[in-house]
Amino acid sequence: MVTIKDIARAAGVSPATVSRALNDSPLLREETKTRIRHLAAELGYEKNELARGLVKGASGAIGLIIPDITNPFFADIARGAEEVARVRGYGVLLCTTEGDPELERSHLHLLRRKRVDGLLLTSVTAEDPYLEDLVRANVPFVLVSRLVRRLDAPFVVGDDRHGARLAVEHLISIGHRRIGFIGGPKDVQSSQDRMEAYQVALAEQGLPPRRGWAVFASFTQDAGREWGRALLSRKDRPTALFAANDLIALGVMEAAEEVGLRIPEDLSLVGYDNISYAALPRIQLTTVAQPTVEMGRIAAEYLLDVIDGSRRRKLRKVLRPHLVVRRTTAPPPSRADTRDLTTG
Amino acid sequence: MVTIKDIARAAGVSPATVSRALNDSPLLREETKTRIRHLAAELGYEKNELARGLVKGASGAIGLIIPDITNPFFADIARGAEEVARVRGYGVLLCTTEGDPELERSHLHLLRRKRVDGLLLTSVTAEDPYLEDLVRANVPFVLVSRLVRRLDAPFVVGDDRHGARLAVEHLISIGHRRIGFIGGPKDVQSSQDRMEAYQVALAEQGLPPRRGWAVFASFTQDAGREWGRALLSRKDRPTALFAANDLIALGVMEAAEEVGLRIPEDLSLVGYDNISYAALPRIQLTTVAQPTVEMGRIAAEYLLDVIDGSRRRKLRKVLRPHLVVRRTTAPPPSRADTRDLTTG
DNA sequence: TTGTACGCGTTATCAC
DNA sequence: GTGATAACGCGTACAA
Repeated sequence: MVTIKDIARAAGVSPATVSRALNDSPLLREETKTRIRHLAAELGYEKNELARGLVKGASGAIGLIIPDITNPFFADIARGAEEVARVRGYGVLLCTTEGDPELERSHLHLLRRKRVDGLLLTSVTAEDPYLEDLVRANVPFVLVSRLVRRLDAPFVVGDDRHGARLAVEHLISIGHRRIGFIGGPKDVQSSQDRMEAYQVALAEQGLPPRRGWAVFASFTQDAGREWGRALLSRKDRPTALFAANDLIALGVMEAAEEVGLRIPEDLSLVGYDNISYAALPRIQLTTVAQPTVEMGRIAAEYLLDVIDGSRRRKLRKVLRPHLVVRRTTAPPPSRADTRDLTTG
Repeated sequence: MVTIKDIARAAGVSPATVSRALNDSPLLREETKTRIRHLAAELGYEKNELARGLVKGASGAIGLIIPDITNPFFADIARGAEEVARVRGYGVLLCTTEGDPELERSHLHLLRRKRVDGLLLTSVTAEDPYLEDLVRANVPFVLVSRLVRRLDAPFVVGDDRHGARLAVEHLISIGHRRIGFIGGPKDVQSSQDRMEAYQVALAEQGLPPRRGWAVFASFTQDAGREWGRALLSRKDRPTALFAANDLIALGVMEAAEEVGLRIPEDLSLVGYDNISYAALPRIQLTTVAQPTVEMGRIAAEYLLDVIDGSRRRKLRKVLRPHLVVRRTTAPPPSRADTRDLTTG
């Protein structure tokens, strides 16, 4: 590999001058700058960011921690983040945790050893124990899509209460009165918020909560299938289900098919997130859309601002979701139909 | 940040000794090694990989270049790659090109500046001009899922001819005689192979190629929809379509719905790759399964072996795909049905 | 078995 | 304007 010393020798100047030329120092005269740059290009010089990082105390890379890149929700975030990192000349180190705190911990160490300049965190559950270490170590980071109440950390999230309300009100507006909810994990903030907003929205319309129609579960298709089966097998089953994310909704689709319920004729279904799955032909899931890619972008943009020292005010971004009505919601079956089905 | 000097001072030894202890040098006595290590842990020491990389000429990271992390096919590869990189202590720098050669080029430069130890390349079309630069620069790399004939580079691919044959033979075995094909880009090797194998498989069964039933397009849902519409609107439309990947197949699903054809009653459909979309409820696409995650794993494993200097023979892995029969294939409609539909 | 001294490629601080 | 020189944190010949 060619170094600035090689260029210096070839140009008949000192390494310092080469460095200045390459960094566009105002101290040099234009003429020498361009001359040296041409020479560098000719020799195929590539700056060594390891060396640069060593002296400047910055690596020019950020870490992105997610549970699973295969989950389209996180892939969207990754995409937004990578996009802005790229245009700002930063690298992004991909770290997947599989939801395992131990893996998260080891990734965090790897990233510190690599001296990443900042972190984008998504897989953070409420009790995540490593966050205080990060603030102690003074590593800039942003929480993406998951909020941690006990900490005063910068974040980008969606307005979960508003989103859940949109879902429930949509169902009510087309005539549903018997609306169930399958939630995410109990210890995740967004999960709690969606549950609460669901209950509030029902209450506002004078619809009493029905015992067993709303459950905490987990953000997976499996959970959706299992709980969907349970809820839909009840004698007094709901005519509509609001799923706390799209994966759960897909599980409910499976359950509905197993139980012999048609969507949307017999059962209306609303998801959350509007991941790529939701728009697929035949799925066509009505869902609450979060600007997921945008969340990744905003988080990365802020993080890099902080790193570059240009930003001061702490990021507290709450993005408004909106409802995307597709083909999994329709008015509930008439009473006759309902009787038919509940006895069947 | 605490350095080995700090530890040396605290331990009353020289920095060199600390370095040796941390790298488990056989020169040191166990006792001092463990003592120093404990001390390092206490002080919260984290090795500076920038400095280490500078002296060793290796960064401890590899680059992963893909067109789009949002595409489940590439997300699968990324997952496999990240998984093995993680256990072997390497970082992976995520680079997405959006299929733009210019972006690919700039990423390649960034990665060289970061002195990555190796590269995983997926978005490489046949004319990719940067590959020779890489071999010239002596950067280890592996081609994943895309083959470049003119170059003698290590690769992991699926056996596309075999896969395509599986698809076509399945369709023939359940009674289809009128089988169309919508391919990927003409300049991609796997695309060409699938097309050829499709034609060979037909010919072997004595089924003559029909003019206009087989087309090169691109690996996107849009392409599937457009070409699907075109092929399915013909008077002499096929009773089955083989799509060169699952995204195309999804587009065909849309087209079929537009045209009023039911799948699989009126039209059988086979995809390729078995991405996560294919297994979704209501999609349930019959498809040729590639071990995509495994491809990422194998590629990374080999790359890191090369980097560590433990591997010599060039990787030329061709993985066997298998057919996953789901619900988009069925025997063709009877002749009466066919007449009905073509006049409708 | 351990310490000394140097170099990895760059930037920054002095001089000139 | 430009050139020495000294860091940055670590690994490693060489010496002890």
